[in-house]
This record gives sequence, C-alpha cells and structure tokens, in this order.
Amino acid sequence: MTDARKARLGLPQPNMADVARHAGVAIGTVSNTLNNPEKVREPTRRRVLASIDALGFVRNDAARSLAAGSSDTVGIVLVDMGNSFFVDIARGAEATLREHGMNLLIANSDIEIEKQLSYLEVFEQARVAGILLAPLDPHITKSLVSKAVSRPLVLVNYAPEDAQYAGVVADEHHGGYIAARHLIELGRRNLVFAGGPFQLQAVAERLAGVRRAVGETAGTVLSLVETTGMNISHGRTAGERIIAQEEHVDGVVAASDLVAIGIIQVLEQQPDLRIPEDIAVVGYDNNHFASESTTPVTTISQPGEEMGRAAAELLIAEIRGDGGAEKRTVVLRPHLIPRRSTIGTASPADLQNHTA
Amino acid sequence: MTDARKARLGLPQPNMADVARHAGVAIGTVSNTLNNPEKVREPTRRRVLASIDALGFVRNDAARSLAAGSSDTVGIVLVDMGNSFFVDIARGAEATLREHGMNLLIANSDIEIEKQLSYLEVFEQARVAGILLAPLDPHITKSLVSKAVSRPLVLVNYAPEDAQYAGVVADEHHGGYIAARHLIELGRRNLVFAGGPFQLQAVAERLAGVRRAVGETAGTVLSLVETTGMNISHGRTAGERIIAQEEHVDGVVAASDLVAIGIIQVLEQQPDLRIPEDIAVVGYDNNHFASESTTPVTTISQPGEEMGRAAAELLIAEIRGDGGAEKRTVVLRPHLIPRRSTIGTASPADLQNHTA
DNA sequence: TGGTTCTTTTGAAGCGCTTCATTTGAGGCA
DNA sequence: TGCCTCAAATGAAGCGCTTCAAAAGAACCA
Repeated sequence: MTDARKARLGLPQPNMADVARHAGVAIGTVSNTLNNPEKVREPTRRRVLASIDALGFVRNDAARSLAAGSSDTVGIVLVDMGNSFFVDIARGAEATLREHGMNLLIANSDIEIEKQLSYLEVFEQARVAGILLAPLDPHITKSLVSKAVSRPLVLVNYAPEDAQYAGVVADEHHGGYIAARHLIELGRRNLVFAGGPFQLQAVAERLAGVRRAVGETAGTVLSLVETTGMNISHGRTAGERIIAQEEHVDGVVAASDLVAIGIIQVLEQQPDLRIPEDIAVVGYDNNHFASESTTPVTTISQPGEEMGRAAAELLIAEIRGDGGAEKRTVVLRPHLIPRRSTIGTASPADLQNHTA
Repeated sequence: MTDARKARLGLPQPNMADVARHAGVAIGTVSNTLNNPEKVREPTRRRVLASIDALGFVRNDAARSLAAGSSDTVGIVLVDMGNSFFVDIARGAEATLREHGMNLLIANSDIEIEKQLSYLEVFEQARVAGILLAPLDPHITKSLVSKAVSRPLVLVNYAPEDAQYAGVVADEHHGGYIAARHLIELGRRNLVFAGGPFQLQAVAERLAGVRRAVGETAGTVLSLVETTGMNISHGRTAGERIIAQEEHVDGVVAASDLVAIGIIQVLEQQPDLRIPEDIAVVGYDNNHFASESTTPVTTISQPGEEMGRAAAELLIAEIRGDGGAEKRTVVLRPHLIPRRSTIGTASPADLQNHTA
C-alpha cells in the first residue's frame, strides 16, 4: 500500500531512517540535526544535511506533531476574505508568526457559522498550536468560541467580556475622535455624523468619539443622520438628507467609506457645492476604493495589520506560557489618512501620520 | 510531559483507546465507526458515538494521516489575497472540496516567491492530499512548481506548457471578444483598446479577441492605446490620449477596470462628452469598485469561482486517480456584466448573462 | 445438534517522528 | 597508563491512529 503510494508519487519519499542510514548515523541524530542543531557536532551535522539533500527528504509533519504532541502551525478563521480589513489582519499575524518560525493557515468561513465551526474543528483535529478567530458578529461568536475549542485562542476584533480569552480590538472611539478633530482643525464647526444603525457597537463608539471631539471645542455643533446600513446606497440617502438640512453643514464624518462615497456622489451633483471647500467628508475603514474614487476620500484606517501582529504575539505568549497567564485585551488605535475629500489638493505631507 | 500538556489545556483530550474502553469495544471498532460505519452494527455504532460524545473525543488528525498515509486536506497557495479574483478562486475551490468532504487551507504568499516556496513546503510537510497553486506570474511559477512538490498539484490561472500538471485558465481571448461584441451590438464602430503593456500575455489575448470581433463586422475600426501598467493613473493617461485622438471614438475596451475608471474620470471632465451616449467604456475583471463608482462600469467578469471549482475537481480526480491520468487544462469563459458605462440607465435585464 | 457461511469484532503491527535514558568516546589530569 | 568527566551519539519506547489477518458470533440449513 505504502509502496503503491510511493510509486504513484513518483518519488521514494524517504524517511528519517533512510537519511540516518545514508549518513551512517542514528535516527536520533538526524532528528537532533533538524531540531537541536547545537547538540550535534559540526561534521556530523554537515553529513546529515548532505544526506537530507541527496535523498530529497521532507520531514513528515504528521509524524512530527504526533510524536511531539504539538505543531508549529497556527490557524486563523476569517469571517470574510473579501474584506481587506480581515486580509490585513491575516497578513500581520502571518508576519509575526513567521518571525517565530511558525506558519499561518487561513480558513475562510464566509459569515456562515456552520463553516466557522467546521474550520474550528479542522484546526482542532490538526492539533494546531493555536487559533486566531476574527469574527464579524460578537453575538454569534460568543457561543461559538466556548464550543469545541480546547486550544490557545485569541480573538481579533472582538473583546470578550469573560476573561476566558485574550483579544485584540480597534479603538473605535478614538477613530471617531480623530475624524472629528481633523474636521475641527480644518475650521469646520457644523458637523454631521452619518451611518448606522446606531445600535451597532462599532458605530456607537465612533459616534461617541465624534461627540467628545465636538464637545471639546466651543461653537461646534453636531447633527446625526442615521442610516439602516453602511453601503453606497445608504450613503446616497444620507447625502440627500444632508442637503435637505436647513443649517449649512461644512463637515461630515461617515461611519464607513462606502457611506462617505455615497454622500460625496450626491454632494458633487449639487452645482453650488464644492468638496472640500464647502463641505469636507471623512470616511472610515480605508477601503481600497476610498483612495481610488474620483475624489479620494480622507479616511480612518483600521490598524488591521497591527491587530494581526498583536494577536499573534498574544497567541504565542499563550502557547509558550505555562499555565494561565491573564488574558489581556489589547486596544489598538486607528489613524487618519488625509485625502482630497477634506484637504483638497494641498500636500497631505504635513497632515500625515496622525497615528497617535 | 503529555500529562502536563493535558493539564495546561484543561481538558483530558481523550484518545480512541479511551473511547473504546468507555464503550466496551475494541479500538478498531471505534476507528471503523468513524471511517467505515457500514462495517459496524447499528447498536455498536450508537454506543461508540455516545461514548465519543460523552468524552468529547476529537480525533487526532496527525495520527490519522500518519497512519493512513494521507490526509483529506487540500492546500492552496494564493499570490495575492488582496485581489478578489484570487479570493473567488479560493471560494470556489472550497465549495467543491467541501462537497467531497475535504477541507481547504489557504496560504497567502503575497507575491513573494520565497513565501510561495515556503508554503509549498509547509503543505508538503503536512502531507496534504493535494495542492492548488494560483500564481501571478507564469515565469516565476515555472521554476517553482517543479521544485519540491511531489504531490498532486493543479495550477489555477496559469497554463502549463509541459503537460506535467493539470490546469485551469480563463479564456482571455473570449473575454476580449465579448467586450468588443457588446460595443458593436450597441452600434459603436470606432473602437479603442486601451491597456498594456501588450506583451503581458493576458492583455495580448484580450486584444486578439477584440480584433476578431472588430474583423467580423464590416465598417468597424480599432485603434490602440498602449499603457505601461494597468491602474487608475495609467487609465487617466490613456483617457487623455483618447481625447486627443482625431477621429471620434465611440467605444473603449479597457484591459482592466482600473484603466476603465481612469479613462472615465478623464472623459467625464469633458463638457461635451456623455457616457455612454457619446462614448461607451468596457472594463475587465469585475473589481468591486467597478460597480461602486459614480458611473458603474460594464465589465468582463473573470470566472474565478468556477475556476476554483474546476481546479478542485481536477485535483480530486488526480488524488483519487491511480496512476497518471492525462493532465488536462480546462478553459473557462468569462462573461459580460453590463452597467451604466455602456448601457446608461437602461434596464440591464435584457443584456444580462452573456455567459456563453 | 453440528456444520457451513457470512457478518462483526478484535487487537497487534506499523506509520515516521521525538524523547531521553543509556552508551560511547574524546579529552584532561595525575 | 589509568581514571574521571563531559560532550556526542545511540536506539528503544512511545505518540494516536488505520489496517487487516484472525477470532468470535450470528444465521442458516440439514
């Protein structure tokens, strides 16, 4: 059977015993050459490595992790691979894991809870070293997580109340704050916050941040335009409501880039309104097309990559850490990316890097 | 050591022997219950399943694939997770694999050859059942592939000349053809093909398709605007060249949506030019923002998901197939998605589904 | 009841690796 | 030379599963 497989693969698929024989050493020495090179004398090591090369040996990870009781692969379950935010998280996590000699395997659950569970189980079966979970909806997640996972796990983009798991989240409040600050610093005093529904936690927090900034500067007023969703058509609706407003609005904080784009599309059709001279718009999320649209949109960039990195760090600590270290929740700050929709054709250089 | 691990995980992590003991059967019976249920008598099976549930047993995949000599997981190496085309491929592959009870693990290589190699090796070490490789640049890939992979492998979006591997590709020629046909059917006779550089194979093929369509209809002329790249700024440059052209152009086939958007941005600034009445524009790739821009862009949609599905089918056949079945290359056709940039505000219903 | 056939269950033999107690051998010192 | 020490190398014992030849049971007929 095995021979049949070998034949089909066309290659002998040598194992450690073959390497050991070829190099004239014991099997344990081959293992040490690979895993504890400092325990093997230089010439011996050389010989073993040469044999590995000669035979084209690739160590069998299944056997390795079976024997060792653990693997050096981490799994991440992403809710939506179509969303660049999650892709950034994966990228960040991967970079950090790589620095620690570990690998990242990605599973795409496409918002379907069932798949999310199924992949959690795949990782569980594979006995991965740890799991990163980037859920979309907190509620759904909650029940998920406690299920079936008996492995180090870190939550990304979701703050667990029960300190059972470590987590990494973005500081939405701060994002709203710096968006509004940016407008205020540009001299705008009549602001609108557009997006919704407000009961979405992220939206609520962004709004709170905006409110704080508005409250800090006397003479600034804020009105709200609540939408039922966060895509372009919702943005258009919001735009029309903004135009219809009695007072002259000179600054808009949109809860997403799509909403911002929709608003801009409507505003641009008004012959007497110029962006940003008459009205400046800030979006949120740094979607690809926020920078690609006719009027590039100033936006709040989620710290996706940093979140991924931080999550990986936490996970590694948890994997290494013997026993129950406290489960921390790391909060990372988004930053502002100034573009034409607020600063016009001015050089963005002097406004760049509002990372703090 | 193992006990320490168990303790740290907080759960006993029972194995098959535990289950067998608990159910009062032999270990082989537990295995059969899971893998060959038809070989186990109903009551016995029930008892075993009950025990599995009671103990919270999760089978160890490392041991499983070590013993069985193969796993039921397939790996895919994506060059660019930020590109929705590749994400679609992964989605399609995943769907098909799932129907066959297999799982898909995604590795993101971010255009870095080194990472691509490294993940190929990870999959190799993990002894995955097979590998899907979706490279970006054919040249790079060629050397890559033959290296280090002794496992069923299917190439997506790259047609291997040497029939060493099966592959799935999109029919670029057809894409160019239907883009031009669409314009011709709308009565346009003075076309431009914009994009480049022309030595990119995909661009060359799309252009060939356009040429064929133009050649088929008497009275239709085609001029070329070659760009040095395929993003929005290249599109703007192309747009200016189109405006400068002496003859009146009434239809444009752009080699990418970004180029199309750039062109549209320039054209829209001409006061006397209306889109699509005076000039219609077709893009390519169905990028997200092609549909989201102010003037939604008619585009050729790559059959990403179908390609993923087809690739998975091929791979499964190869995994199952004993011995060297011929390595096929499946060619899939893209289809047209009509939007405002060519059909204006007309209902797209009667133009939809130009899938053939 | 005994014999025959077919179904179900059993459990030992690996799969290829890591681990670690043990052995080997080199080097230093008297 | 002999003895001791410490570094290097050894190889047997698992890790948890699948497999499969063999044993046990069930079902049937004479």
